[in-house]
Amino acid sequence: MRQNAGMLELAILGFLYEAPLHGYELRKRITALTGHVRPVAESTLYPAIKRLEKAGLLAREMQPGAAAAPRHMLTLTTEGRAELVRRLAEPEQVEITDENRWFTLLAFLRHLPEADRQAEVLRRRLRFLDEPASFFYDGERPLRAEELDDPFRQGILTIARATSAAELKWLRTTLRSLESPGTGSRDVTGATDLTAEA
Amino acid sequence: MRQNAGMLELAILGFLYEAPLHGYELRKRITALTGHVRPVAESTLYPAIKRLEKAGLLAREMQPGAAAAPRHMLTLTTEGRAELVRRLAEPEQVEITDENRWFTLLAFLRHLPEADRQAEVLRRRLRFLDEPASFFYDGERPLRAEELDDPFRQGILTIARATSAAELKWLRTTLRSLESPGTGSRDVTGATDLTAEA
DNA sequence: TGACTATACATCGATGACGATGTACTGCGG
DNA sequence: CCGCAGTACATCGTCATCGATGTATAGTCA
Repeated sequence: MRQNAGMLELAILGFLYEAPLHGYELRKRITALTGHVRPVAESTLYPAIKRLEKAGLLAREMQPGAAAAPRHMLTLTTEGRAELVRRLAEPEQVEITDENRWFTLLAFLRHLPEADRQAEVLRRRLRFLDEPASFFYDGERPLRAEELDDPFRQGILTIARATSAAELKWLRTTLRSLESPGTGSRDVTGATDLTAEA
Repeated sequence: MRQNAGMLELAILGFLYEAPLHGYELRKRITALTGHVRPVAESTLYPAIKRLEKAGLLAREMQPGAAAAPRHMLTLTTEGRAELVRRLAEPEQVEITDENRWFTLLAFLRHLPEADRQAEVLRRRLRFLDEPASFFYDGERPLRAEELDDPFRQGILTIARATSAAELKWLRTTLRSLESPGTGSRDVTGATDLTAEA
């Protein structure tokens, strides 16, 4: 799996897991999810759909155009559904470390059955955040914001520290609630919500 | 400029602006800067160096191997130095919105001469963060963390909100100090620090 | 009617990033 | 002396992404 190969495909699989959609609607949802940070070109989406279809992960059904041109309704196959679960349960390391990827994964983690498997993924992120890492070093030693005289580099460390603190807090409380049975999150969405249209 | 084309090249230009380096050392510095989030493959770095050389932005000077194999000392040309400044002053929109890109830009923003040009870049980020944007919507309306019942999606919004708050605070104080003359940051590094070797 | 916008999908060429693999030299431990 | 790790650079084929461009339909406003 190429480093970049995952993010878009994961989003496609994730959204289609919730409901069958056509490409244009899919694009709008992906744009809403991550578009403000990184827009997705149409010329990236349609080939990606084709790729997933070729791999047998989704099926296409022609429909006469309700609003305009004819649509291809996209539905996940059984293998597609299994593939999403697999990608959620065993993410690449870069999907743990890169915040963009990690957020995309989080957006669909509810579709991973069983609270302990969800918790295991959160624990991987927790382990990553617990490692002492900086953007700037004095030899081996990570530098703290206070030790820099560059205000912009100070900013990087200040912001990263605040993000990390907020995320660690959220991770710990969420892990606690996942570990106490009964209150854990179940997937109440997938295949139930068929209100694809606006 | 392709969406991905900037990040690595900016880092190369940025580090070489500070001191001439050879590829291997460059790689170690880039890995220290962003490697914990997104590792850089050697097979990506060397072609990138070649690209920049071909574009006349850097020059290569052969040196007998100090530690091992012979090195290519890399130095920014005058055009290379100008190009870094240009990329810092007029970043693509995705370099403002994508945190990875933004951090890379911030790491070298000190090399942009004149405090008001630095401030103008920070203001672009400020404007982006001030726009009400979410990852999840009810039609047009951005949803708040409290409105979601998915704990993972709640996490995304919680973390993003904390990051945004910390960054806004830092942006505002830094902008204030850039606007009050005398206390503004000058570039005290570029071309002065020639201690490239460990 | 004609211009324009939104919907909906598609292809093409260019290119940057990737993993795999190769080369070659130095220094160290066993 | 041999193997291994670290240093240092390079190429190759694959592939995901991109911008540009094209096609077609439906609805809106002048």
